[in-house]
Formats: sequence, structure tokens, C-alpha cells
Amino acid sequence: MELSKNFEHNAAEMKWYQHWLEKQYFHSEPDNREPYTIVIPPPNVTGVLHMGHCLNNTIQDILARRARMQGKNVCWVPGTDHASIATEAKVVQMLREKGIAKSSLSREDFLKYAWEWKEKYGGIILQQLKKLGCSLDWDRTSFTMDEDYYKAVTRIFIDLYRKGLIYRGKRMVNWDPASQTALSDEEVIFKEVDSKLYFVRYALADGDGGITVATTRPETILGDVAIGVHPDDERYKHMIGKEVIVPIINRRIPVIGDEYVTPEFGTGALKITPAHDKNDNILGAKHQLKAIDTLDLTGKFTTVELMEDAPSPQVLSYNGIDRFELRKKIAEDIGALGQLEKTENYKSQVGTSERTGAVIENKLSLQWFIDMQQFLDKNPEVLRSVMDDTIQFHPGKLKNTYSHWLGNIKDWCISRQLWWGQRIPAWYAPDGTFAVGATREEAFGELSREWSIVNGESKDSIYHSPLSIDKIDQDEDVLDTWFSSWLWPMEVFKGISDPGNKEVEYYYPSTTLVTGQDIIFFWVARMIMAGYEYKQQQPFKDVYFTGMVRDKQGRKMSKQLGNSPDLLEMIEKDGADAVRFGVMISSPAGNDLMWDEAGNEQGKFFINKIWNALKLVKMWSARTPSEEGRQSEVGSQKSEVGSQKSEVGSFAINWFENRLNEVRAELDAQFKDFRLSEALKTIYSLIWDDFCSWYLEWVKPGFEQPIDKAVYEKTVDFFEQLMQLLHPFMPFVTEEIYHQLREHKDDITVRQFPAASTADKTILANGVLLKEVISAIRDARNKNQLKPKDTIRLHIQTEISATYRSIESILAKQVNAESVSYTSSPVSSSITIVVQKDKFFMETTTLLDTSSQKEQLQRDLDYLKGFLVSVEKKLSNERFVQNAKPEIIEVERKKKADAEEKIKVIEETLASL
RNA sequence: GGGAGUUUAGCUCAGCUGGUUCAGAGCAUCUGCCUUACAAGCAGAGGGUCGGCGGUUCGAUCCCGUCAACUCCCACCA
Repeated sequence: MELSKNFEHNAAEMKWYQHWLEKQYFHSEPDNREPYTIVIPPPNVTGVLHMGHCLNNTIQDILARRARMQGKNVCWVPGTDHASIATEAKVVQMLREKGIAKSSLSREDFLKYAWEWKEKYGGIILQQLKKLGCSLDWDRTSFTMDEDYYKAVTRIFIDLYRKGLIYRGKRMVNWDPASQTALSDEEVIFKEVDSKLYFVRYALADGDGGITVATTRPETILGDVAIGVHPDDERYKHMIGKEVIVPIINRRIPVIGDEYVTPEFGTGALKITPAHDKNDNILGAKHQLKAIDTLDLTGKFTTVELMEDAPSPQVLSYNGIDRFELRKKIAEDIGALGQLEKTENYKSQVGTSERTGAVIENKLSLQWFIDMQQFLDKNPEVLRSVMDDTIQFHPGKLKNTYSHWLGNIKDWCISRQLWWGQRIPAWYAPDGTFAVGATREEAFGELSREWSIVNGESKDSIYHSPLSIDKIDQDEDVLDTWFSSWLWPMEVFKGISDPGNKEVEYYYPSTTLVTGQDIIFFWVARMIMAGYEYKQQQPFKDVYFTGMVRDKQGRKMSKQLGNSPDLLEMIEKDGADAVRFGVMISSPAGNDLMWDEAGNEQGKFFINKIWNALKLVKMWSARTPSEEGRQSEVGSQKSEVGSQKSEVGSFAINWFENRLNEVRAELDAQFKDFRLSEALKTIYSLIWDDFCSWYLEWVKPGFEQPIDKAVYEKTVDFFEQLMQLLHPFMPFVTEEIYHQLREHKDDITVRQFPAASTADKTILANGVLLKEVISAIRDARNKNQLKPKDTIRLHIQTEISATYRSIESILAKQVNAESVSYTSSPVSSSITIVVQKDKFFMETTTLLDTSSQKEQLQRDLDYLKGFLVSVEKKLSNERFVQNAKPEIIEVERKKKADAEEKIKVIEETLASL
């Protein structure tokens, strides 16, 4: 088969991915091998692949493929998250574009649209992962709202409720007026905004005077129930217990003293609005103050709770005005009353919804919560497992973040006023009593028991009618999406819906989790919680946290900035391998990735380099004499060359074999620490430098000459091993080359790594020496402007000539020497090169310029002398000799001896010039 | 406001638990080369008082203190 000029990535990607699928290489079934389990962080079901996914999934694929090649039973589970609020927001948006308001639809109709949407877009992101080459077990694709999964979530809710870990209560929650739902604390993002501090004067109800407060939220003023001052504040002390009048609504409210108030801030007086502020709410509760809510669910003014105040027409006119507009309006109206003293510019932190971006209102609301403190008391391993590295975080610095969060944890609000998600399995009787159950029947059973016995008498007698099953209603709300994804590592193996089944027992706990730092609390922490609560076991052993993907200017990738590249377009253009290379080559473990398209270029060049090496080796294959043919050639004039070649080959092969072993050990260490970027660099350099630049050049036969069969076989073998090492990073090109190199029945994807063996240090050192000598002589050739074709005669003065004899022919070829000989004295009219302790005399037919080499030698000499002085100084320092470890002193002595010897060699050389 | 992290060549980063043949790599730059696998290449070279200032030590990029800059996390002082 004719080899194409370049690697054709599009065809190869399609061919090999299809082939791998057909062979079911990615499919896993429990067996007696060691499992290696990864569960994908399920992307939003309607999401589209972006750079973050690319980084994340490339890493997972590298780990999965390497583990597979190490003989582990790899199971990488794909799937998607229903992503309650995010998806619902998208569906609402889609409907709005169609002119349909969510409010005009029934729950059933809305969900029908949502499921349609899911069916249409749900699979896209998973298809995109295939383009990237991800080796996921597609037979196991899960969705957090699959029927069983849904039931599992319900089941967990009921279980936690019955254990008393879930409660329902009216609490201050984060309210998103845009999507009209409560949010957990983690879903609120604080942003600094420019706002104003309004100084509002409240008049004393009896007598003259008043008190001025500073507020950023004048629109909540009609909900004020008190003014707070510090009890020791001389300015206000005397007013505590008196009443002031709330402007516009003219409510009389008390001035109260509380140490919470900071006298230094603003005017030292604080308006207290328990319905609209967390701290005010705490203060309100402490002082038994009423909470008056003046905003409705959409953030518009409402007088519902103001009727006791007999609202004036002016107050009534505020009805329906949006909170931000109302802020201006009320400020103006207070101004008109002469009670707005001044305004100041002020920077404040405002909470916004992670999903909709809307400014969050603190709102009193009846919601479902998990009692986190109790949960953690019951499961101390949640903290302990991470702190003692039972679960190992990479990077480890995130352990602190994790423990700090757990130490200050608040109850988790798990109910959402949405329709897309697992509906809360609670059912209400007409009087508001409720029961929790998997089904209407189950809940009804519970309810009727309670309904019939209240305080010893039957509720039926109070309501004069028995409770019937059709009179109970299910809670309208759904559960936080993370309340389902925290079960992911278990339920993808049916660990909740079918506890103790063979699969979950085999695959759980998973091996490695690869995810973004941004969801450490949302997801990672909660999976650990669920893991210990439901399996009494950690959900994973290692967590590799990736950083954020940024552009080369360090900006976050975002749609708004338009700096997020189109991944699929890139894969199409540069190939998945190049894109994977680009994203991995500059991806420091645990830090943000400064992504630059130049990385793709480098990846493409690398592929091209390997491809060219393939072409070279393939050319040799055509020139490899067959066993019979070889005999006849040996008898010909080329026999001498042939024998020389095997000698060349034996050193080169021996060296590269050991070099491979050395690198394998390095890679093991790098993978152990998840230093994948460095591992890739290591392989890159092994292939480009050691294999292409050195090894192939060393064994390369002369022009149109045959190659020794054994050398050829060994070279192909090395090439395959290199492709194997690179395969986890760049699966397509490596598989292609593996098959181009020779006929194989297997595929590289499942080829097992050879057993580790140790590297011979002497041979590696000889390799280093050889490379150093070659470079030095080439440098000298360059400086003397020798053309590549100009030959030299090389004379070596050394005490280790045996070493040089074994590498002599390689050396001769690499520096284009027509002869190599050994000498015990300087060779006149030649260029002298000093490497380590050996001297090389380069004789040429062209005129040589010795001045530049003199300079070079002089520079080396100066450096060495300086170096020697510092070493001697150290050794003559008594305190060094006393304090330093013996082996360090020994090293220093050796340095001194070596330096002295080298100085001697250079001085001799200089003298002879 | 609290906490964490970062600061090493023009850029992106190594430097694995203090010892000048360790100040490194990859890109980028410069100089030679169209050498028969590869100009998407080959062979070389230059470039950093390891953020500033102090300290500990015989010795510090590596430990301590402090200052500065940047980044992130947590926390609604209205």
C-alpha cells in the first residue's frame, strides 16, 4: 500500500473509532481483573462541547487508555445531567421565542416540550466526545432522569427524610426572581457593583429630632420594622426604646439596641427589614419583630402584607413596580418629603444567580433542606477521608478549601420551584399536613394514619369528611439537580435502585474522578457525602482537579468575549490528536490552562514528524534483504559495510532499549502524580530527539544501501513501543502507524505494555557521551564553516578508547569523518575539541581558523577556574567540612578533581596551539 | 474582611522535600544549511542578580519574616 504524504486525520479518525467500537474495546464487564473506573462528570444534557470539556475528557481518556494498556478492566461511564435549572431556562427561552409563555402551560405540557428538547439536543455532546476520541463505554450511557435513576433519587429523599436528615421549613433563602425559584448558597455568585448609599431621615414619633440611616436598598423601606443602633453608641443611646416613623408609610417602629450594629459604618444606625435581608432576619427573630414582605416572587412591589398599615394611595400606586425602578422612585419620593439627606457612591457585593444572572433576593420561603451538620456528624469520614488522603486530591491544596467549607457548612436547600427535574415525593392533605412517600398510595397511607389520629381525636371529626386519595396533592417542586448527581458514581451502576448488585460491587468505588475545581462543593463534596451515607465507602480514590481554560491573554473563555474556539471545527481542521496534544502540552497539573492555538500547530508538526519517520522506516522495509537474498549480497562487495552496520546497530539498539526503559520509569512517576503535561513532553522528546534525531540517524543505512534485517526488526519494534507510549495521548495517529509498520492481528488500543525492566546506567552514560561528542564536533565544524560534505579526519586522545571503539563508527558517520584514529599526543594543525576529559583533533583539508576555538577554550577555562575557586573555597571552609554530610563533601572533592583535570587538558591544548 | 495560591529566559512552564559542572524544557528569536524521512525540517547559538528587601545556614531559586503585584476561594457590615 502506498503511504500518503501526510497523515490524513479525518479518514483515520473515522476508520479507527468505528473499528474500536466494532471490537467493543471500550465495553467493560466485571471479571477477575482489577477494575479501573471513571465516571464522566455528566455534562448538561443540552450542552455543547467546549474547551473545558475538551481538557477534562482528554485527561480522562488518557488515564482510561493507559490503564487499559496496563491490563486493567477499564470502565469509563458516559452520561448526561438533566441540569434542572439550566435546562429549564433554555426550554423557557425556546418557548418564549415561539411566543409561548411558561405560565400559560400546564406542568404536563411544559414537560412534554422539555422532553422533546432533550431528545433533540440530548445526544449531541456525547457524539462530540466521540470525535475527540474518548474511549467511553457507550453501552452504559446514563442520564440523571432515566426511569431507574429518577426512582433512586426519590428513594434517597424518602430515606433521608425518614432518618430526620431532611426537613421542611420557612427559612431565608436565595430567591431568583428571574426563574422564580429558591437556590442553594452555592448557586449564588457575588459580584461587586457600583451602587449608592442613601441617607434617609426617620423622624421621632414623639417629640423633635430623628435618626438617619444609610441604606443601599431604599425600596425595602416599607418593610422596615425597627431601627438598630449599637447600645453603647453615645449618639443614639438615649433613643433606644423610642419610636420613629417610617417615611411614606408612616409606620411607627422602635429603635432597638444591638451589638451587631457597627457604629463606624454609615451613620451607625441600621434599618431593620427582616423579610429582605439575612442579618436583619436574624435580628428580627432575636427581637421578636415581624417580617413584612413587600416584594412578590418576581421582584415586584406588592402591598399584600401591608394591609395592616392602611396603605395610602401613594403606597398602593407602587404595586407592580419592579424593585430597581422602585428604588429610584422611593428615593425620589423620600427626597420630596425632605428626608433624603444625601447619597454617596458605594461599592457593594450583590448576589446573582449562577444560571440566570438575576440579582438574588433574600426571601422567607417554605422549602426543603438537608440538615448538614447532622449529616456530617453521622458521617465523619466525609471530612476525614480527604484529610488523611484516603481520597487523594490533586492538587493537594484543595484539601484546605474542602475542610474550610465543611467546617462552615449551612443547610442545603434542595427544593426548586421548577418543573424539570425529580419531583419532590411529598403529598399534602387539604389542611396542609403532609407525608413523604414513593407513590401517591404510599403517602396516602401515611397521611390517613395521621389524619385519623390528631391529639387523640380523629381529624375526620374536625373536617367532617374522611381523607380520600384523590384529595391529596403532590408537592409542585422539584429537587436541586445536584441532589441527583451526588448519586452518580453509584447509580450509574444501579447502586441505589438495585443495591448490592454485581456491577456496583465490582466497579465502586471508582478509581479517578477528573473534574473542575469550580464544582468541588456542588458535586465532589456531595458525592463523598452520598458515598459514605449509602455505601459506607469513598466514591473514588483520586480526584484530579483541572483548572480553568483561559485564552492566551489570561481571560476566561466565554461566549460573550467570543474567545472560545469552535472545537469541532478545530478537530475537523487539525485533527483530534493535534487538538488533544495542544490542550495537554501546556496544561500544568491543577493550574489554569492558558490555551493557545499554537499548541495545535505544534501537535500537527509532531504528527508530521512521526509520519516522516514512518516513511523512512517503510523505505528501509523495501530495502530489507530477504533471508535468501541477503546471503547473495553478503558475498558481494558490500559485505564490509554490512558487518559494520550490525556493529553500529548493536550499540544503537542497546542504547535505545535502555533509554526506553529509563523513560518508562519516568512516565510511571509522572502518571502517579498526574503530571500528564510533563509525561507528554517526556514522550515528545523521546520520539523527536532520542528516536528521530539520534537513533534513526545512527542506524540509517548509507544511500540506497540495504539495512541489516535484525536492525530493521528492532527499529520497527521500538517504533511500535513508542506509538504505544504515545497512544493514550494521541490515539488515532498511533493506531494508524502501528498498522502501517507491519501486519497486526491486534490493535494498539488493547496492546499491553511490556513488563518493566531496569536501565543500564553505563550504556546510557555512553549514549550521553556520544551525543555530547557529536554535538561538540558538529559545533566546531559549524564554526569553521565546513560544508556538510567536507570530510574530516578525527584523532582521539583518551584513556577510555575501548568505549570509543564501540561507538566509533556511529561517531564517524555523524560528524562525517573519513577516518577515526587514536593518538597519545596532540595532532598539529588541527582543531582541538575538549569533551569531558578527552581531546578530539579535527583535521581537514580546508584552511582552519583557530582563533575562534581559542576564544572558546579560553572561555571554558575561565569558567572552570572560577568554578574551581568556589569549590576550593568551600572545601577549605572548616565549618563546611564539619557540618556537611560526608557524601556531599565527597561530591565536592570529585568536582574539584574533575575540574582540575579538565583545566589541565584545556591548558595543554591552548599551549599547543 | 478571612484564607489559599502564584511571581524562574520574550511566552507557557519544570526545578520531586537547601550543596554553582542544575539555573532547565518547549515554543519564539538569531546564525548556518533545499544533506536522498521530514524547510511542518536539520545543525548550532544567544537570552534569566529564580518579584523587592531582610533573616536562618558553612551554603538558598528551594527554609523563615516582610513588602509589592496578580489570581482564586470563602464571607452579603447596612
